[in-house]
Amino acid sequence: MASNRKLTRGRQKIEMKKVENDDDRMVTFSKRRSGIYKKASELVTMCGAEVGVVIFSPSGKPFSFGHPSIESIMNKFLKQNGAPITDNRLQAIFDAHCRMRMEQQSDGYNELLEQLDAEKDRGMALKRITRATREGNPKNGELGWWERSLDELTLPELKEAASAMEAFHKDLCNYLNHSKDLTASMPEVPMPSRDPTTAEVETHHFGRLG
Amino acid sequence: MASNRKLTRGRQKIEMKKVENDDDRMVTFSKRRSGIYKKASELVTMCGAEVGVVIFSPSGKPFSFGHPSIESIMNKFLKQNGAPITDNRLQAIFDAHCRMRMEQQSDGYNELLEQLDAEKDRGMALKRITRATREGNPKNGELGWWERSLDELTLPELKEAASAMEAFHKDLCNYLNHSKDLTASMPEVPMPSRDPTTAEVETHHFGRLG
DNA sequence: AAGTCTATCTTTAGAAA
DNA sequence: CTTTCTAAAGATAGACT
Repeated sequence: MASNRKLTRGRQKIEMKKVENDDDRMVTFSKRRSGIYKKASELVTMCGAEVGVVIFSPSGKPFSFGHPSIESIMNKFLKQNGAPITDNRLQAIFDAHCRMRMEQQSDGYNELLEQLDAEKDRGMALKRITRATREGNPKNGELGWWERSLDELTLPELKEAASAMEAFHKDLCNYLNHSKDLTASMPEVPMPSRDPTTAEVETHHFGRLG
Repeated sequence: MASNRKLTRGRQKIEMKKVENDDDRMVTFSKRRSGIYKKASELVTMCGAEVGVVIFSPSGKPFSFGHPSIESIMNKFLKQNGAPITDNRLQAIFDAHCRMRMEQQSDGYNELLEQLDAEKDRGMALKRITRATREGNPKNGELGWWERSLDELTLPELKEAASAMEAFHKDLCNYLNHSKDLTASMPEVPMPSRDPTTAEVETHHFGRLG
């Protein structure tokens, strides 16, 4: 063959410094972010570790990967590192319950992908891994995490908890209903927690890849 | 040299599955954990991203990497994802609500009132508290203490709180009912609550929100 | 922003310390 | 649990879609 010209230059060695070109930097960010997710999921699979990764792009957009979920990882970590002394066990459980709930809101699609065996595709692998050991609603007769936590409370404590919660909820509803008039006249308050411009936030611990 | 035997077998291809051998798994964990840290720091350097990584080893030991710091990353992330109850304002209110309820039940209620009646400030406050809570809503146009506290929360926050509480209560009841069999064999325990309507714990239908 | 392709650079399995 | 060594597996820069 006269034409021995190589098709590509192959992977080039690069300096470890900031990529100055904007486009290149974005491409590098995307590729390496996926790379890290893959490494993280492999650590989960091979070692049975729990891993959470949070990344803010240069533009401030948040990305995350987590197994079993980024929330549970963060909870566990925050609890171990200088917990604000939550002597109230129920409160801790309820708090975690709220986070779990939040995490499951964006979770509706999960029912569709149950078992994916082909390991060829990176996306598929990630989906399977992140989904496999999800905590949350027990589907096979196993106890959910919060049930295991509740096991540590006595029956009277639990009944009291349920009762207290019911009462508080009632008061809460009362309050909401009675302040309807006031709030109705106010301009609709946007959810303080969600910025519309960044509403579409990639969350890889739910398994979506693209 | 007759012996061209290679010094090592080099990197071997491996299946992506749990490493069963305990020693190998620990080694793999160590190596790959540092690998992920390196990738993370490179993403920081090359792209100016902020990255946080939290890893729990198979034995439960926590590891983390973060730039600028794991704490700042977590704070930023939790803030953006609208912590529903993460902020402890509601927790404090609910906590106080529970304590108050307990005091009423144990008949220390009246004692407490008398006791605090002597104290100028908090005496009156507590009277209003208990009255407002017991009666559901204030009759003299005055806001109950908990309502004033709730005023500091936004409407969406409150609705989310109420919703979360309802869900948790439902789970709680489910759990209690489901574990009836187990608890049946235990000596009967008296209900801490004197309210007959809450003695039988069953999935209770909450009132709808306005 | 994300996928494809290839040549080449980087990571790491296995063994050992 | 961490690290070292070697050679092969795996990730990815650059160009293009």
